[in-house]
Amino acid sequence: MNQPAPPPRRTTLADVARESGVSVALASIVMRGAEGASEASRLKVKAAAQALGYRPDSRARALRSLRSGLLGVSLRLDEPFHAELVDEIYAAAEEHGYEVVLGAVGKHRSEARALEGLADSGCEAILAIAASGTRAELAAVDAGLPLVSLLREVPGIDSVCTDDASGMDQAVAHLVGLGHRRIFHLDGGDAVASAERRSAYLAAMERHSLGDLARVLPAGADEREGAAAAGRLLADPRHPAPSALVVFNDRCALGVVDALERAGLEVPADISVVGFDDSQFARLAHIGLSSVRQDVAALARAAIERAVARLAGQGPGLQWHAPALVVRNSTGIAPVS
Amino acid sequence: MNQPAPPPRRTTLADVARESGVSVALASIVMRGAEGASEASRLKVKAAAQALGYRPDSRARALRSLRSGLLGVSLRLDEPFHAELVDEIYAAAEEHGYEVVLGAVGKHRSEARALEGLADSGCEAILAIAASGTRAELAAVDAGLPLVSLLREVPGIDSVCTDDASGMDQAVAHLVGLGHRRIFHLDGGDAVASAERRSAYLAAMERHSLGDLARVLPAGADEREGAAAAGRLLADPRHPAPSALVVFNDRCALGVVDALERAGLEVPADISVVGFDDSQFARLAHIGLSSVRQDVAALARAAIERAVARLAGQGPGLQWHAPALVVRNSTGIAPVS
DNA sequence: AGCAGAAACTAGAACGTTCTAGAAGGATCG
DNA sequence: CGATCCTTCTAGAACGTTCTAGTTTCTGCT
Repeated sequence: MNQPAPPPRRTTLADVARESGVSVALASIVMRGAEGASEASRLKVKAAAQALGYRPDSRARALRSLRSGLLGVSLRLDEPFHAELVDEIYAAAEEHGYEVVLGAVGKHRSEARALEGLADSGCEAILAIAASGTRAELAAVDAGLPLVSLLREVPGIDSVCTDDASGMDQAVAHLVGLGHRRIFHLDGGDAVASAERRSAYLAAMERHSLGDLARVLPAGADEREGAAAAGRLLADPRHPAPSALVVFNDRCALGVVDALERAGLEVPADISVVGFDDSQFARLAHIGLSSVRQDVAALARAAIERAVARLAGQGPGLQWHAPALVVRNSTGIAPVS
Repeated sequence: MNQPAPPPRRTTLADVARESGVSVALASIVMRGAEGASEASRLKVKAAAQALGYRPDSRARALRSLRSGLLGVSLRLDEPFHAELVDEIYAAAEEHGYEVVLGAVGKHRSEARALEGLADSGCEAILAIAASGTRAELAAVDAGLPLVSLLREVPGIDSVCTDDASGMDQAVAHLVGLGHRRIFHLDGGDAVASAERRSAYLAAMERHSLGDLARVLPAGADEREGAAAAGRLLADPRHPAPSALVVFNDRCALGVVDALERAGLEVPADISVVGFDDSQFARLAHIGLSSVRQDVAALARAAIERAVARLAGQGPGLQWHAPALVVRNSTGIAPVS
């Protein structure tokens, strides 16, 4: 077999030190911008580093210093909305001087493995986006190093979430304001946050004295499940047709809108649809979907701040972020019936 | 300010060794499953590790051994198709005994930074998905450690791509077989692979003696740009309406289909549409989009194999993977004109 | 000139692991 | 019974960095 060629040993701090005629310790001081070096040596060392193409070895650095400066983030690869969040997390982490390490969850990689991997790679804390693990599993991770749950409230664990109750309330209020009364909810099945949104919807309907008209229909988290649910809805003779739908998330809502239009209904003339997330993704989608916007940047920032606070010795907390309804073209006044 | 609490030092190999009454070296042997330990000590050490909740520190491990066992992967967060590829890469990497480190590119993080980050974290090689950097930039990275470019052919750099020419040819052939002649291409603008697909389209049209009917219209890589391009197409009186469109990718095609249907055209009765990628994402989307499928698993596997080969001293190469047209409901026989 | 105090610098240990080289303890064999 | 060979085990160096505890050099002041 082919013997792996010995890699051309990367240049080390010792090389830089030798080249610039100073000690390794001083070179280290210069490279990490600590104080205690004269301007003259700073220049010398930096020049040498530049010349040799020196790049500090982050593993060695992390190994020695207690702080690794690493923040782990677990996310589902197949959720575009998570990706948006991660992008903001990068920005927020940088401001706090942290590097981000990603742990992907997908068909071929379980959440448990992802979290394990993050812990092993020396992260100081972990942000878990829409973690699906049980409370006990997450608590076990949290025992090892601070865990912040994003988009899902987990009792006993630091959580940063959107206030689904407020979001649902805004959606329902908006529709009621347009004259709708028969407002149904298509839920997210067993997706994270589905239960919360479901009960938030019921509470909102109750609050508008429409409790007896409330209906929850099972749907899911993606386009196909949305389209399927819309199909079932139209075919089902048991209940009178709704004039508006509040859907678990944007992807599902997109499927719903599409299925409705295919069936010959006009959105919003015949039926209004509200999504949830206001994902970039849904904004792109031609259809101007009215949606409950989660403040991605604020969520990201808050999550990082919670992690930093935990690292500073603070206990876990729970944070709600207010969403804001964004009205576009998928909602309109209720048809006269 | 709040002083960071001293983290509760994680248990180390030395702890395990002490607990089980053996040397650190032996404990190491057991933990990494190397040979040279008796069954008895294996049991002892494993038990102790279990009891103490020991988890090896991957940084220390990587620092010492020449092989880090790490493979870096850069990807765009806002491209769901990249996510699919990454998931397969996880699977393939595992088979080869490698761990995957992700380097995300997004609004707040440039590709250069992502690649730098991967190199610094000690990856042995890097897979860059749809790298946007110039040839020189990528060559510079490749000088440091093996780089494999996925989805984009970069001269002089190891590349694993889909054979766009074949894909386009299948798409055009399929449409021609259905009686279409006026087949236009909506391109990807400045997206990676856009130029390749554009010329592949032109070549395919030529091959079917339809060169003089070929038209390339500027579009883009996402839904909105697709919808916009479709709008422009319908409004433009300069050329006779096409009976079929071959679109840069699925996302764009979805926007196109939607805009066409909104404009009152029926797909495929009035006009056929073919996408490219056959992304999971597009498959979900209710609309059954006919699309040129890139073999994600094969691409992932091949990329990993190239990386491993490079690590074993082999020179860079170029690999084409044959795509396969998947016919669904967005293509049909040409309308009589 | 002498001295204190700061500023600049350095030797060497440490981080947690793997790896090399070799030591101890049996077996096997002539 | 001594030599030879496994097998099992261990001490200690090494990886590239940071950190601690000095040591040297500079500066200003009497």
